[in-house]
Amino acid sequence: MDFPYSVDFSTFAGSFFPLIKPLTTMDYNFPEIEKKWQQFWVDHKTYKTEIDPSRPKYYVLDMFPYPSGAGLHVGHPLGYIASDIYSRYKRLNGYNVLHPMGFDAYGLPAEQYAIQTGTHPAVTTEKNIARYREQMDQIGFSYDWDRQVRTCDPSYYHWTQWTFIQLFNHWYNRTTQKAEPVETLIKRFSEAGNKDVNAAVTPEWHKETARKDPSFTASPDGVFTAREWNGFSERTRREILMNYRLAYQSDAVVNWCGELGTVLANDEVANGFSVRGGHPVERKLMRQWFLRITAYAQRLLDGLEKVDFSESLKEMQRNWIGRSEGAEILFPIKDTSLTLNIFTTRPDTIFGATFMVLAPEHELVGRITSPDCKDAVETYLHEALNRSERERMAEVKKITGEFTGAYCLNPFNGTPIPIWVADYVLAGYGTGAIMAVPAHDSRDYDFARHFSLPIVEVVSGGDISRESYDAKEGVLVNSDFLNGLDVKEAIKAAIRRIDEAGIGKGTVNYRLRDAIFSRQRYWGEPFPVYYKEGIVYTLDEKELPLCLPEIDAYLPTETGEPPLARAKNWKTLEGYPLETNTMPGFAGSSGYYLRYMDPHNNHEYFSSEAVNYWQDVDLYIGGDEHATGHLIYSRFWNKFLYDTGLSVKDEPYKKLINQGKIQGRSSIVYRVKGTNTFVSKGLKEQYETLPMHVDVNMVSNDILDTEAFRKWRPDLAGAEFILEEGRYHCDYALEKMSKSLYNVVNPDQLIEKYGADTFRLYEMFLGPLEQSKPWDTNGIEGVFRFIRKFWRLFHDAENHFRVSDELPTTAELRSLHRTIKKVREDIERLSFNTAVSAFMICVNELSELKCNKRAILTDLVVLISPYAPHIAEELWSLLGHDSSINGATYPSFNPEYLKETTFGYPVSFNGKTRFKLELPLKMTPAEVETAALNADESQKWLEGKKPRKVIVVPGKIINIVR
RNA sequence: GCCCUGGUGGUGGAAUUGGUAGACACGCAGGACUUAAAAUCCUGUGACCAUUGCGGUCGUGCGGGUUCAAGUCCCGCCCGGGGUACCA
Repeated sequence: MDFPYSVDFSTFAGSFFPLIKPLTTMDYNFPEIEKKWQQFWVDHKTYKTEIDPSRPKYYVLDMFPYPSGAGLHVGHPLGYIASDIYSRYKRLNGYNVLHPMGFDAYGLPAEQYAIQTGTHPAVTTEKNIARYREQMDQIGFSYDWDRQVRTCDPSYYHWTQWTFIQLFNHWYNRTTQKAEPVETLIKRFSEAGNKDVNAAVTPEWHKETARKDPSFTASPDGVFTAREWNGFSERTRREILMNYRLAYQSDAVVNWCGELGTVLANDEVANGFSVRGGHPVERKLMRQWFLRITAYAQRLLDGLEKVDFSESLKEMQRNWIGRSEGAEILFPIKDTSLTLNIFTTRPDTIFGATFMVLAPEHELVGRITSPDCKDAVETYLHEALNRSERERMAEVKKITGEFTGAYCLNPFNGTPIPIWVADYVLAGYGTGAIMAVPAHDSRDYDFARHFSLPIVEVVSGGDISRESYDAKEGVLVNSDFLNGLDVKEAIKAAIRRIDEAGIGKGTVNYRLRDAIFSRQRYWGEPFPVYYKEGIVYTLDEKELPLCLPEIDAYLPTETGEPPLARAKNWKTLEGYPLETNTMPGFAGSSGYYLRYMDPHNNHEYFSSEAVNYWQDVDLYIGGDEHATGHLIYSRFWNKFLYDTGLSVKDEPYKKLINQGKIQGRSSIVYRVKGTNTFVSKGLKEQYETLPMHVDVNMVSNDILDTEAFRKWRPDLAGAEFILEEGRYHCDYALEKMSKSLYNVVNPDQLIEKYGADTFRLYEMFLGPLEQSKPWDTNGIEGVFRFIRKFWRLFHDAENHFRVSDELPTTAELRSLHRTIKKVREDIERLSFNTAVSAFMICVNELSELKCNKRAILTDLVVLISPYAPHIAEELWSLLGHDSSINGATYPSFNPEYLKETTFGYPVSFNGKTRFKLELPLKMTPAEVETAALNADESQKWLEGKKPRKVIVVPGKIINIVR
């Protein structure tokens, strides 16, 4: 999966890092300790995971990364560290934890790089993966690397292709709300035609099929009988079936990106530009592969009720699916036998419809336009249809349209209504036509005002002389049989009458579109598809995987075919041409969590034993930028596999956490204009200055290392500084982390200086996991101090390991058990920052108590091991254990040690705390009240008055009301 | 526009169900140790007033409200971040 950060290629080798100095005290020798234990874990396969029915399973998943050339910066590992802590915690609590990692290895950047340099994308990808792996290994993650998957490996995409074939061979039965094999559909067609088949099907499919296949003769609404079906040719049958398949081909208006040379899915386009690269995107009619994800729209929506995702993410998915309830209504067109079908969510406002609007693409436009309006309409259509999507978006406020000269009739009372054509109505939503109710829709209102069309109020409550009244509340007026009803009742009543009168029906519309599944690119999964006399067939499952062929250049052919058309012998064994499109990036990431369950299986996607044991993902951590892409596709993919009986859970991810983005924190210096002199932040007002970004690695606590600055660039060698109190204070700005702003901090340098354990703790200490925050290296010193202080609990002044076997004191036990309780609670609610501070408090207390008791420290080491695994292993071993701490048991807290006999009650007067009063906890509220009123201090605050009321909350507070 | 979030010291943040606002850490100031530096340790650190001592007032974006008690709940605003849009 791709990360949203735009960091350029930035191998830091040879860069200048003045802050990395050798540590003068090496009492806690982290470089050696961390290296040693990382090697130990590899040698002993400490994190290897197998199915073990004797233990409960727990599946912790990270969104696998797209390995970009820039490597990891400090933002990437945030979620990985959190999931690692949680995995380790679960293991120590007796769970068999599946915690895998892999790489989303197909994608555009490696291919763009190939086009520029000729380097094979596989080579770039391999190199980048090696770099990611090296960086991840330094952090000390507990992944079972034996289960690694890469989407570009034939052994992996074998099953991506296999799933595609299954999708191709299934249709969606709306009656059972399930995918079923195409064979059942063929059987029904041959026995009873398609009349009673309630399937998710391409709208208006029969028109396209009839156009392409003149021998196809269905009725105007696409119905055929069994007899007709049995008489169809093979070609016709397959053309028809195509419109029912869950993976299907269709001619459709798609997002075409000329720069990238490929079509893009809706979630890969934002505001008319490609998300990746920011290239312009146009609408273009092309034959493409699609996934019929719309069949699952309702289930994708309903499933959100069952999963533990953040409300904002669920809301994003709900908006993306965009369910709206309403009605389709048929309006007869005056003086013709035609009807106009419109979709509205407000059938109650039908008596306020003063004009109708068709999208410029609507098929009726050409048929109903009256002769005297023809020229004007054609001119308008010419303009509107040639406006690009981007122009349309840029000029949303521009109101355009044209009267067709035709009228339709209100189906209830026969009132003639003029029909207009305007591009504010979209061809792709609903029926591409609306009834315009200017009084109660702001867009219709603006249009009516612009063209001086009548505005009729039908819902009271607003002031339609000023603006439209869009709210769904109020009482209906001027509306025949709806008069006097409130809006919600009126909607129901209108739909009932529409159904009864046979002039339409109540319907549900979704904004969700089927996913465009083909790309005209090289670096992706080949489709297991070939063409025999122009008819589409899938390969036999035995022929998988269909490997990506080698080609001579990563560009389209001279004739504009996709790059795979360059491959030699891109044909089946029988000589039929293979599909030249490849699958999109989300193909490989849609079902990867299932493959981790059984990654080396050569016979099937995953065994039923594996899926029955591992079931689903218990905790999934990743960025919320995947809300409308991967997370929807993946849920769809799983639901399909669930329908076919492969996946055992309807929803793949039980709980999802979105870690916050880490923003950059740039350092800025001020140059006095026209000089080589730089003025400290506090004095800059006295000069005319220009700000300049400097490498954040030369700045510590906003103080510039002026020596390093002079060496940074030759032109700065002679730089002069105007200091404040002998120091140069930098300014800062919160921006995107980017090489050009010199604010990229990568984990390698921090780990080199402070060690992986400090790095892990600091990333967690930064703040709540889900919150976006700027990266600020200031403060890591505090965590580093803490970890050394922790080390010193076990060591004497000469750094000799020394623990005592004496029995711990009450104070020591209380400190430990308070920490156990707090840290357990914090991990359970993924509040890692507060757990780190609990460790700090405990170590501060134990240092104060000069505690080096084995009984205390042993538990503390296990407690901290998920956060700082290297130092924990080392101390665990020093404590005399000869196996990994990974096999230890997480300590439980004993409430006995936390029992207090007295409590320091805050005594407040009228809600303001004035003093504290130590009282036994077993006192009754009445006794507490008496004690509080009798306290010397109380006399002063009572000012001789009698208290009106005294509130005592035992163990919490005393409040005296004067 | 609509939807979702968030707003607490100089800074990152804590306060889990309404019950001692500012835990923990950074930074800063002062001190100890040291020839010096690093490291370590100690003290102070929300603002304002008072300061010889006691102390007092204000304070969680703004304005109201509920409550014995509000960062937390309710109403109305303001600002930041994210998503989304001629979706009828």
